This record gives sequence, structure tokens and C-alpha cells, in this order.
Amino acid sequence: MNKKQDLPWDNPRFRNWIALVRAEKAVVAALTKALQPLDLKLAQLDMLMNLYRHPGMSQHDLARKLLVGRSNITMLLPQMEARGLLRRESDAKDKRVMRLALTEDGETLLMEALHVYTGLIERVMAQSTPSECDKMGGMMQRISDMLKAE
Amino acid sequence: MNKKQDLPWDNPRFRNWIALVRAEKAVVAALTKALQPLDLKLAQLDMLMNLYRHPGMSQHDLARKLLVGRSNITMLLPQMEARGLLRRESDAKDKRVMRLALTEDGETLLMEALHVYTGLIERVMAQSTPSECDKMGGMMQRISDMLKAE
DNA sequence: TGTTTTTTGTTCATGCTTGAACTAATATGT
DNA sequence: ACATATTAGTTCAAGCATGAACAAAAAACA
Repeated sequence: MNKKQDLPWDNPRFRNWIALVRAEKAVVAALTKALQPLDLKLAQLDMLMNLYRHPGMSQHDLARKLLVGRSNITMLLPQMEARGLLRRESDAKDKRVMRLALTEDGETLLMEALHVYTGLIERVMAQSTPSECDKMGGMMQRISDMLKAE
Repeated sequence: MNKKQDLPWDNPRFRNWIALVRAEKAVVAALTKALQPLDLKLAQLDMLMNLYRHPGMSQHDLARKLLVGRSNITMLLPQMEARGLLRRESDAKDKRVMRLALTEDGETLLMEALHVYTGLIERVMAQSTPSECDKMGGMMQRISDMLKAE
């Protein structure tokens, strides 16, 4: 039924996918370590990045952007709010939704974290030519689009 | 200090990296759902795959391959052993190490899971040409190597 | 208007993952 | 040989992420 010949490891597409997963994991690990001095988790940085680009986002929108559950946001927000990185304000028109925005401290920390982030990514992506990089980015975009369409 | 112009979102390499992370997350989510009927988590599948290719691995080696902590392995193994997917045997020469290997049931389940896995990956990677795919895989390999070398 | 459905956010129990502290076994150095 | 250091695996407490069940508010519809 399953000969050795058609095991997935002999399938180039599968092997390339595995390579991607391993590389992503390695970069995430390096990034997590690099962010420790700022006392910032990757998930928290993701939140800051999204709030910077889309101030006034609701918790629901944020969860959808980050591909996590709504309850996750509920659990993580209080610590960041207590730390003074962001504000949570009840929407005037729709009393269900909470509008989120960075504070000045949050923006400052974000900029420091982005400096670390981009530094690592630049080093990592410098392993390839800009053209290869762009092609890879295009592939990834198509994958996301395809899965979103299902 | 930080003009809008040099924000990371204007940096192609950074944008391409973000695209990769989002695509990976989407594929992992789809895969997790696809594996539910087999009652198998992605982390468990990773373990089965590694044990299939390297029978007799120690827990320490497995943890290093999977880029997880040793305690993680200790926590996950008992359920899989109880489920009859693998065996754990004390090494004769070094009484500290446990040698791991798949059972027949484990191998059978692995083959079913791989069928699901490769099916999804084939569909996802079909968004690009084999040549693009290979180039991408090469990029990822270089990234892993670079980070391992540090 | 009044009833039903949908949406937003919270709470709670569960499981995964981690890192530090620990035990037992082996290696190393004198 | 003996003391010390390193290694393999375990235990434990903490944090993170999830999904189901829930309350409040708004939307849809009759």
C-alpha cells in the first residue's frame, strides 16, 4: 500500500514545507530570546504592531488579525493595560465593543522591539537575494489567500 | 528618530517574513483541523515522524530534533505509549537513556496521518511552481543553518 | 413593538509548553 | 580510586492558548 518510494520525504514539496516549518521555529526561538531584555513576548509584540497600524481596533478584530481566539485577547490584555502599554475604551455607539489603542509608552516600546525584530529578520533574510525574498513572500501570500478562501 | 519612512512595514524583507509567518499559521491551523479525525495533535505527529526515520532515538535527541524542551517529551510520551503508538526501552549500555521506537499501530497511524498531511501540503504548495518551491526550501535551509551556527 | 438571532467580550476548565530544581547514571580529571 | 562535572530523564509550578458556556448589547425580522 505504501511503498518506501512514495513516502512524503521523497516528495520535494513536502520536504520544502518541512524546511519552512523548521526555519520558522528557529527564527521564532531566536526572536523570543532577543525580546527578553524588553520583557516582551512575541504574542504581545504582535498585538502592539496591529494596534499601531489600526488604532481603535476592537478585541474581536484583533483576535481575527492574529489568528487567535477571542478569549486569548481577553486573557492577555489586562497585563498590557496594567503595564501602561495600551488603553481600552468602551465604544460610545456600541456598548459591546472595546476600542483599543497604544499609549505613548506602548508606542515607544514597540519602536524598540521593532528595531530588534527587523535587525534579526534582516540578518536572516540576507541569506537570500531580494528577488528570492520577494518570490517567497508572493508564495506565502498566495497560500494565505487560498486557505482564507476555503 | 523613527520616521514613518523607515518603519518595518516599508521594508520588503520584513513584509515577506510577516507573510511567511501568517501563511505558516494558517496551514498549521488547517492541518490541526484535518488531523482531528485521527485524534492526533501536530506535536504528536512530529514525534511519530521522527521516530519512524530514526528508530532507537533517545528522548534527548527527539527533543533536540523537535526544538522543544526535554520535559515536554516526558509529559507527552506516556499518553502515546499508553495508546500503544510507541515503545520505550531502557538502553542496555547507558541506563540513563530511553530508546524510543514506533509500534506497528504507531506506524499504521503515522501512514494515515502522513496521507492527510501530504494531501494538504500538496494542495498548498501547488500554488507555486516546483522550481519556486525548491528555491524557497533552499532559503529555509540556509536560514536554519545560519541560526544553528550561532 | 416585541421576539429571535447574532455579535462582543468574559469566565472557566483543560491541555500544552516551558524552565528550574531534582535524582540517577556516566564521564572527566587528579 | 575518588571527587567533581556533565548528562538523561523526571517533577513541579507557572504562563499561554483554546473552546464551550455564558451575559449583555445590538441587529434582524415579523
